[in-house]
Amino acid sequence: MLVFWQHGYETTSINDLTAAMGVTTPSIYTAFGDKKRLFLEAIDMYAGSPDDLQQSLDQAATARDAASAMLTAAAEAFTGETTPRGCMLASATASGSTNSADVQTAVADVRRDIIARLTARIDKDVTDGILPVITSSSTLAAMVVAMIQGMSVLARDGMERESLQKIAGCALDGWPDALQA
Amino acid sequence: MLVFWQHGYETTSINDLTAAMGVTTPSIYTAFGDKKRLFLEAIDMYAGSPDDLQQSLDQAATARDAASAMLTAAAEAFTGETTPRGCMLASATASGSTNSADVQTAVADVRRDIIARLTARIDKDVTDGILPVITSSSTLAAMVVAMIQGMSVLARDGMERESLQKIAGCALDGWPDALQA
DNA sequence: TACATTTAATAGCGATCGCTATGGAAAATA
DNA sequence: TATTTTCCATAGCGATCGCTATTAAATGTA
Repeated sequence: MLVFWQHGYETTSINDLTAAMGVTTPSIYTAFGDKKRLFLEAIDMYAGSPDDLQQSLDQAATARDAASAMLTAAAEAFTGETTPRGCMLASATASGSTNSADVQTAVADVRRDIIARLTARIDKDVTDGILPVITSSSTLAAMVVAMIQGMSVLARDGMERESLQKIAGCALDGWPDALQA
Repeated sequence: MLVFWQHGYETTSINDLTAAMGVTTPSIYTAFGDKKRLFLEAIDMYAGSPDDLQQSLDQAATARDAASAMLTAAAEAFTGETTPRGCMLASATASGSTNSADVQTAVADVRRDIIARLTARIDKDVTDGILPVITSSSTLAAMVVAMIQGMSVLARDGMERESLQKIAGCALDGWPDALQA
């Protein structure tokens, strides 16, 4: 997972993987089938269970809190000292040949799922009267995810964690004000 | 440029390039030297002259107008019908092997230049009393560029132009209010 | 027309890609 | 201990990578 995270899907060779995993080439193929399935398993491990995301969304006091937590966690994860820079979802399949079109859409599906769940969480706050009804939940959710993916790029460029945190906070300044109870 | 834009730097082969350009392999090497220099020329063509960016920044009435124009132009450029989806800077070198580290930093330098110029433009508005002195110009500028790079990811995922425009507008909602004259 | 010079295309260089067939050592059964 | 079965590493498959040497065609000079 770390090697794919660092160097991307197509630009990681089987040789890179065997060296990092300390196993031989046939072992990988008997265990995972092929490179594509190994990558998809790595993506699953990286993204974590959708249920976990759903749980943290549900447990947040407000949708804004949930979005803030996602942005903060991203800034921290993208600058970890024991992991590659940036977001694996953002960089591993950002580009590629036509052979990897299905892998790219698999990663895109993960993003779409995150946007959909965050959109639903925002809708809940609108229904509960916490956010104004004119709020475009899907726009807000997509903005947050776009922000996270963009932060990945700057993290890869070397931007430090504190700067990313400020950017994340800045992006949330446009969040609609909560209505009075 | 279009092929690199579509498929990325390392994941574009010389064969892809000759097919798209309608020339033979040796022609490319006599004209450009090697694949790396061809890519860097394509990046220059894509990014345009820094002077042009500087000029549009200077001509904008306010830094906010300049940022808004950049975001709007990005949403449009990333969904062009005659060009690949997304931003070439964001996707072409988002990941790669260690051989292409210098190419990745070259692209990163382009981004840093854009952030620096936008930061300076915001500082000008602060100096002119249009924006409050507590404004973190570098944070605002980095937020805008991160937003643009993140929009590239969503554009690649298939998001339509109107949605991207809404996201861009949403990101600007957090921009500090102009002071009264 | 005969020759020299430049231009560009065919063919192929070594290296590496993802992937797999084959052979030999360790573990389990008899 | 003898035999069978399981396991895994070495070696190499065809294809493609970035790149270039060599050869044929086109152009300019005499």
